[in-house]
Amino acid sequence: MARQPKPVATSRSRLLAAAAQEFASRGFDGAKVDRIAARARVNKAMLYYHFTNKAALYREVLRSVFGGAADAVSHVLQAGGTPEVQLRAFINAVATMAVNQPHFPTIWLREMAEGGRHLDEPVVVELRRVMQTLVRILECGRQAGVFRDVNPFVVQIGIVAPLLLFAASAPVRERLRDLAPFPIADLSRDAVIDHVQAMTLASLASLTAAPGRARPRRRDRS
Amino acid sequence: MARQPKPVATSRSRLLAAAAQEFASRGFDGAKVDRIAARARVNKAMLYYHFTNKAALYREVLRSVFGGAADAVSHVLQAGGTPEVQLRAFINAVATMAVNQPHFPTIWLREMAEGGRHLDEPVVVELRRVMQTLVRILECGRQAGVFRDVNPFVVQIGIVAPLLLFAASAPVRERLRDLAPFPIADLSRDAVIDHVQAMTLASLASLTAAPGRARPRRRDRS
DNA sequence: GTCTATATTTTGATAGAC
DNA sequence: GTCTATCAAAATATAGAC
Repeated sequence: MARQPKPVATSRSRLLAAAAQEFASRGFDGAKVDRIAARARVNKAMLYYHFTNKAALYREVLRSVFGGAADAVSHVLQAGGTPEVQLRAFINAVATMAVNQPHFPTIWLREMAEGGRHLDEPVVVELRRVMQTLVRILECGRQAGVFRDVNPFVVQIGIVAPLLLFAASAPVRERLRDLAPFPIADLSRDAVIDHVQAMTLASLASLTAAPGRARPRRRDRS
Repeated sequence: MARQPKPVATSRSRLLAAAAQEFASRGFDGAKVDRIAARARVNKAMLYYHFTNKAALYREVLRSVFGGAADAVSHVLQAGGTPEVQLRAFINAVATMAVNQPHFPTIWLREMAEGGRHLDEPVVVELRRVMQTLVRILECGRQAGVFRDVNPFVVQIGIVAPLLLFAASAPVRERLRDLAPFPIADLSRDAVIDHVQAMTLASLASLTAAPGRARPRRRDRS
């Protein structure tokens, strides 16, 4: 029980990776265990050797994906900086994760549409870690008088939703590429991040704060 | 072929309603034709009498749901008003539709996650109607010098994504009700609408526009 | 840990009478 | 238009040898 992060691609880890891919692109019901096993180059019986059943495998995937998300954003707090800088970094971390863990956006959207049917305790714990990070940033900014007092969940949904939907909509945007007189397929990730940062900070701007119009545009790369 | 909107609940219309409900809550693969027929109090063979197959039935549902969405927002343009007022009304229309057509949010999120696998030509037409409405509003505001020149798709995703995810997340928020020290389950729809309106308008505010800080808070009810 | 073969259930779809 | 009965094809899961 000592080393969990084994760098080698064991049959179990290959199954998890293949499952993440399959569940993300097809959903729980659309995913087929035969396809997962095949993609992992593992016999189907091995899947049932390592995991209780399809649902349990799916929950494992959820835990790993959301754990990664929570890790990514929690680093933001440790990096320090002004509340505004931290909020920009939070937004950037979510967006970066949507790239590093390409399964995250679709799985999250699907799980919402499912009413969280598969969310168990371990996954909820990870969700809280994400939310807690944002709460601390907002609280910090509010006490400093630079942020208004807004429901953190509303702020979070205003940040996460556009980033998730942007990432998940890539295939659709590609298909509709020629239907709009402006870029939708080749739309840069940075443009979306900038917009979300601008929207969020503007909506949080405290009227009592220094009216010096916090210099627009500034984003750290990760 | 004269009257299409028959007010009586024919077996066909009941099937469509039941299908919308089933597809919204379970997704295409999770939905079962037996359940749809049962919910519609119609024999399963009737389903195949009215519709070619499960996929065709689903596409019919998509067309009706997105057609309703396009209708809802297109009324905004006809109502007139300043670009700012129209943009608020657009946001309000999307939010209202998410309530009147409760299947819209989950179906849309699911279809995005699926990569638009089931989007056919008729549905794409409706999507364009929605987008076109926003484009006209933004164009109008830009020419008047009150809006900055921003990619309309980015603006649209900043509006629609939070509203969709808010509506679709109701069941999950209910389950996590006690996990946050602030309201997430009883979060009012108006609070979210206000936030989205504030975010969007703030991000569009032209630096050259009258710095009179357009009075915050004002929303028409529909 | 790994594989073959198979049991069991579910599910989309249709034939054909009324 | 409506219904009963049923088929054929997946798809989840397991038994049991190695």
